[in-house]
Amino acid sequence: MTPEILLKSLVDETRLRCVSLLLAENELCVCEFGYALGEVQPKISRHLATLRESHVVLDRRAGQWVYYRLHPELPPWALAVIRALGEGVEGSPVHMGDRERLHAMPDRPGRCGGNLFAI
Amino acid sequence: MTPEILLKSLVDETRLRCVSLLLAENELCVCEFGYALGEVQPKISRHLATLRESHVVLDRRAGQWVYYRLHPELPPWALAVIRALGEGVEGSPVHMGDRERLHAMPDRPGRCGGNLFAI
DNA sequence: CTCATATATCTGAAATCGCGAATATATCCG
DNA sequence: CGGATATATTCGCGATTTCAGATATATGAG
Repeated sequence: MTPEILLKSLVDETRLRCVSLLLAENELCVCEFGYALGEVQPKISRHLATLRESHVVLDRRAGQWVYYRLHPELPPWALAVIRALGEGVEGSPVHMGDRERLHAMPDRPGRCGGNLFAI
Repeated sequence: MTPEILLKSLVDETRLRCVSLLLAENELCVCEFGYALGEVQPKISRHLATLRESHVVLDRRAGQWVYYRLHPELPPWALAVIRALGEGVEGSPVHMGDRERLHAMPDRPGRCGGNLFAI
């Protein structure tokens, strides 16, 4: 992970919206991103792939769903960048709308398998 | 200033190198950036203009020289992003080389006029 | 005014990026 | 197996961005 790679990953608005959601939501599956952002699935999937390839996020398959979260091994400076950007989007209509739509989403998939001890 | 604007400003390597230098150097003129980065003057000037237009840096003319510094009214989250990126570039050969070349630059222009009380 | 230095801007060409649409893969269920 | 749901990938195009090189502007010295 380098600043150049991190910046390239975050400069796209769709990807920044995804990462911004992950600051509050621990982990989300592709369909949740799609519902929250109001974007079609291939578009979300493509951008999440970019974030995955640059190690900004980590993915985990659980049945038919794939969950994404911030990569647990992000260097401290990279996490600091992401958190500061999270402060920067506070109050932004686009990002606030994403949060609201996510929480209003019906039938959000469960997280079985997320915490193995919870079974 | 929004995260989108800040990210667009910093995603270019030349601009990140300039901002990285400004974290340690308070203010620098165009020819100092050019010498440190080993780039031609029009390229430096163009990228500094981008940073100026997005209010990441502030410029000040002093005689024939124009000095650039981090904008003193950057929002705290934006400064936090920039500082965290500064940590991220620590040890990077490119950025370390920029610093060394800057400090080895002969005949660096003075800073008369920088602090009006110093006259 | 004229020259030298420092900086800014303009102009096409090349490279990069994100998009929509179509399609492919994976998993679950019956 | 076959169908339904969820996710991933491919492809060609249009938009954006950056670059090198040429040129324009600004300031100071003489």
